[in-house]
Amino acid sequence: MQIVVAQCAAWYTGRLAAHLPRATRLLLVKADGSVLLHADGGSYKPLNWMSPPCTRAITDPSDEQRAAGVSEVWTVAHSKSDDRLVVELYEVFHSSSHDLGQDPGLVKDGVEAHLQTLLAEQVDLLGPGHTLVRREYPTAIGPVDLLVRDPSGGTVAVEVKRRGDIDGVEQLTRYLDLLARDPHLSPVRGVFAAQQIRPQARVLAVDRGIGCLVLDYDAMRGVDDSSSRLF
Amino acid sequence: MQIVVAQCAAWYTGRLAAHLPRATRLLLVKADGSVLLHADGGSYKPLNWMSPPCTRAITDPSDEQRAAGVSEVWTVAHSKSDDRLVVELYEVFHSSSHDLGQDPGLVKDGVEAHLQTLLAEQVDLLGPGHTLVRREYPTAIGPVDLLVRDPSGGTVAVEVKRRGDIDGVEQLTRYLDLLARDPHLSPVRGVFAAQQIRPQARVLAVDRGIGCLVLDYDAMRGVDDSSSRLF
DNA sequence: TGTTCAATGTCGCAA
DNA sequence: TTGCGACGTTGAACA
Repeated sequence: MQIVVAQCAAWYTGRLAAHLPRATRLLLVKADGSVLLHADGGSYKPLNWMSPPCTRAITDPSDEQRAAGVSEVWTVAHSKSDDRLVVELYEVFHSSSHDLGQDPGLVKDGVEAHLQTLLAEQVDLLGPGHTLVRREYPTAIGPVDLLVRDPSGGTVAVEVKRRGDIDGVEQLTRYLDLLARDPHLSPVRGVFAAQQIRPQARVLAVDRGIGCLVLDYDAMRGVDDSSSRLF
Repeated sequence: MQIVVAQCAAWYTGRLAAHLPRATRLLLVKADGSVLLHADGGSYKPLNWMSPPCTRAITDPSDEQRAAGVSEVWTVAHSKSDDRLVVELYEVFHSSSHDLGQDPGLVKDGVEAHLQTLLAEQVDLLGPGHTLVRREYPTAIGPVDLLVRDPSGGTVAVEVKRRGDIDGVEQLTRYLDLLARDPHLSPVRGVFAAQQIRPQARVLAVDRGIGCLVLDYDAMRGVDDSSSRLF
């Protein structure tokens, strides 16, 4: 990876046309040839970039550019489209290269999926006498996390989240509207189950007659001792 | 901006839980405190990050960590949620700081909007005798870029793009399906207008009886000499 | 300030 | 390869 801090100006053409006025920025050239131009703030999104696969040509400035202070010109072209990024480098404050090697990559802990599995096994947490109909019960608008039969023969639709937020309640509400029309399932009620339920989400759920269940991940995992920490 | 190249391992918890095994990476700390961990490949998205507003605490390693080779521990906490990023630094290969200053930011050229305006003014490009009904003609599924009356009294729906791709043809098709049901407009035909029309998109358009019109931006801008280049 | 919607979205999975 | 949906989406426009 090449790391450069320099005054630069840039032009991008491709899906759109865009321009970066002259300013000091961080320029990164990754091993795959991709280029990122970062400002000293904002989010993780660069101001401008070229995604791989692409190639970079480094050329000397024209006389006009040289007169204006340009020391180097990068022309980065995408290999599979006609996207182009042209960077004029002025004063260079830092430049270094580093061999980082292959990255083992990010390991995501599938907590939500795990919570769903555990609750399916421990469906009594919804109350005694509940039995699982199925996980990922398919509907026209997507799968319901858990479909459960309660002791009185009614149906319970369960939405499982790591963090219970309003949009999760909305999602469950849509499922409930749909499921209620099915005479085989009726009556249908909803339960919103999460490790943590935000106050606003709880208020909304209660207002809609949806039950709230706070899940204790560690306790549930302790019951099923076959599961262990990912890392 | 602080630039660090180091062997590191990282843990994120927040919306999800994730882990980065020990490897050499680029670590960036921006002026607003945000942190990015980049590998030497992939796209512009970091492997892991913390968005502003956030604060970073740098601590000495525990005895156990020190024994394992950890030189420094960063704990980055988001200010408005309980998102956390913990980074263990092992060997540090590079570290430097640079004052980049405020960035003037990206200037986007609104070519698509401009193309639409120009074509609305030069609607004869669709053929002699065409008249504009209106731009951004509203429908239930979104606005049609241009609605035009042809010399025979029929309606033409025009979709304007900078780059004509398949999804643009699909979009226009949906509009046409909808507009065709309106007796006031019928018969309705479609024209796909773009600076550049991709072969696949052209094939699809022709197959569906949709006309293709390649727009010459410079020529159209030349006619309307009030407009000028942004940069 | 909160909400909605586009994005040079990116990314991962299944058909 | 391509289509589809989720994302620690991000970012801007708008109420």
